[in-house]
Amino acid sequence: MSENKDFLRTIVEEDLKSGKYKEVVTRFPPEPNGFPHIGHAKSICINFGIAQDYHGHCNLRMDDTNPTTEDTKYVEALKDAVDWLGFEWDGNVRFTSDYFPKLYDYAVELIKMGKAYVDSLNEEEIREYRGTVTQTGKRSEYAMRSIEENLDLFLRMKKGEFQDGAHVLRAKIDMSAANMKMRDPLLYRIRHTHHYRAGDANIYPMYDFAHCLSDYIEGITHSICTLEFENNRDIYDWVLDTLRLTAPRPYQHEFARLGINYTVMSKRKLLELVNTGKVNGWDDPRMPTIAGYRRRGYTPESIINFCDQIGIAKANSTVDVSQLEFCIRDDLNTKVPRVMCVFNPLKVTIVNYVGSEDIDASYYPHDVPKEGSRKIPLSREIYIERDDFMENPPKDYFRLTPEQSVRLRHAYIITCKEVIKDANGNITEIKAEYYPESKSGSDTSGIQVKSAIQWVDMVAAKKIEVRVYDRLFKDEAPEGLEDINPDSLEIIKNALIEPAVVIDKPDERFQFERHGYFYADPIDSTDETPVFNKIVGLKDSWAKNQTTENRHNGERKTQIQKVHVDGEVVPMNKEEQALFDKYTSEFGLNSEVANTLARDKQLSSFYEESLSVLSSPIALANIIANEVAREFKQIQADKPKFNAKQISELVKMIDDEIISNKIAKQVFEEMAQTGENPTQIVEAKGLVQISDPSKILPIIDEVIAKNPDNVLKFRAGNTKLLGFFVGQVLKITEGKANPQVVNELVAEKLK
RNA sequence: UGGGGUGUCGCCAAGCGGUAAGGCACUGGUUUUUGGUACCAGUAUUCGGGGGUUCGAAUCCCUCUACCCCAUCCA
Repeated sequence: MSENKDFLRTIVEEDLKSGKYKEVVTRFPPEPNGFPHIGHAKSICINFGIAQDYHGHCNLRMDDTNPTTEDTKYVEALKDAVDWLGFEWDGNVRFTSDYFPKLYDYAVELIKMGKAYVDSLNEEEIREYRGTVTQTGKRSEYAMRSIEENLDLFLRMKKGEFQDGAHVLRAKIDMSAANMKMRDPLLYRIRHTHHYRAGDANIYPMYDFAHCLSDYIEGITHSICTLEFENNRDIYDWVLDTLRLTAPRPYQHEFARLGINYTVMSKRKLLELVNTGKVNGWDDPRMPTIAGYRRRGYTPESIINFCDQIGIAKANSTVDVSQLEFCIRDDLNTKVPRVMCVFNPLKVTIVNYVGSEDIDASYYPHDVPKEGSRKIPLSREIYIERDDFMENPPKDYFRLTPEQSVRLRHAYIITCKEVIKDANGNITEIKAEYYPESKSGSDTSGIQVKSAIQWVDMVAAKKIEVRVYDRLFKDEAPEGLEDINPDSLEIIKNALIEPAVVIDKPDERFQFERHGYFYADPIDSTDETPVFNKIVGLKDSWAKNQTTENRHNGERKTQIQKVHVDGEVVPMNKEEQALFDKYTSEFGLNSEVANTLARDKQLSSFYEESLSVLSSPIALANIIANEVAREFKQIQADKPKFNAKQISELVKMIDDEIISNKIAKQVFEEMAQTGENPTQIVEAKGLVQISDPSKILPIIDEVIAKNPDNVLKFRAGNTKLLGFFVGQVLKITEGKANPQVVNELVAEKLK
């Protein structure tokens, strides 16, 4: 676990510490109506990860309350995904559909409490009655039904006596709630569709009813979901609280779902890609599905690492794909054998080479601590990559040219003697010579080359198919099919690879040196025609260099400037205006503070009351408009524990210089918590401020002695470090030192 | 438009009144028989804007603004 906890772990830790729960229990609750994608992976990592970190457990639950969309093939895919990522769910896989009988009983209980009713409005009427975000709704006339009638109707709904849509069960909450979700949410609907697991249940609970109770039934403590359920939290709490279930009960917490650029994540859009044949199924290596990444060659470790790196927060965000790419490179770098493969061959005849040999070569570079090697056959005729020869190279080109030698990786240095071209002027062959004494590992030639290139022996090389994948969309934030990248798949039918890869099969994943990481396709690859998927390329500063140079010649980035428009402030009413005028002219408050007080009835009356005790209008106004305002905001409609008189008392102590502003804030917080008198708090805690330089000076010396680097930095001109020193002194004195005095003394000392 | 959220470097993201963490990306340099890796160095005088409180504000208060979610018998 990293030292910086995310907000969820912070909550979990507090709940464990406070004894709210003995053990943390989380759950991953997908609906089995689609294939899991990397967004699910994030949720899996969060839920299972938290359970792991705090020694609790995590359930896997299929949230299968909708018979029209769900299927067992998806539950298998979901189980598979969790399993592949290496997590273990607690006990058996759970199904919300298994809880249908219990959920039914809870619903009956709500009806008996008069908190739920059978509504017989049709779909359209229900929508109308709900109102809009700005208009309140109105309750259905069916809400008047008696408990007995509701019970009877609900039972008959379950028995299948009614058509789809004839009735629904609704919670009786508040048709004028500002939160639209709370306008008598639907609890059950009739659906005569066969459920893949529950058979013909006739009625199905809605998410808002089933989810919270399923969590409760399983003893979940932290119900973690994505941001779009924030509005549903009120129902979650309402159901659990209304049923007065025995503690402890779960609480819902929301985080931002994962977005990655150059791809889409919604079920609908993913399905569209599959259905229109833009990709070859759900496991197409370009898909952001778990199956896709898996087939592409991504490792579970790399995905988990990625989820760790991106963190958990509440801000909607889109992570750069390069972060994911980094994770897979980083993982494979230390794991995978390096081999040589030529995609686009150019024949090289080494004219002075006679016979053949097998070169012994390690699978791993010097900086990867792994053992293993293979034989690479070499003879007179070989292939190199077409890109690795240039007749008229740009400067900084390190590879083979008529004037520049290169090393054949693991073998000899060669030099170009002749370039053979066809009638059209295309290069068809290079005649080269090698230096016999330059063999890799025993080089006595003394020749320096800038580069080593991959190659394969013409006769010994094996043919493979290589599928080179690029991002699926050309747009960073794709809208739909129109943004698709037409070149997201390039198939190289006749790439040539050194024979050991195909014959020995030392691994499933390889680095093809200087190309990238590749994975033997688990489905299409056969011994006759091996197929390799490109997982990710290597970082390539040469290629990058080339493209950025081109870009400089071309388009210029348009700078987007943020234009800031100020909105209009709502004008004050007459009464507020009168107060404002009085505060500014009579009491001498600045307009900002006066404004804050005048516009808030609660604050202004509190202010007036405190003024009647102590006539220190500015100091009182400041603390009330800031500290007191915050407290009122936090407790909302509750009664504050402190009163105006106590605030006056507190301000008096500041005015009399008994305490500093800093201490006052500390005292105020205590007051807000306990309602104690400020003088008592100050006495009990010994919070009287220290202004005597003879007491402060030794502490300053101590701080200076402990932080020699910062003293140097300060003297070098980093003046904001003054705050650091002051802070340290205040920390040591527990806030009691008079900050103004400390400031002066520190500045003096450091000069 | 009512309610609920969120704005900290190109992209993620810590931070909760006392020196603006970290990762990716980027830019130099060193090592290198992968233009890879590793290593070193550089990269936010400033936290959506404006005011206020404070000795001191990304953090507290006021206000404006942008974006996301909610009016499915989906989850």
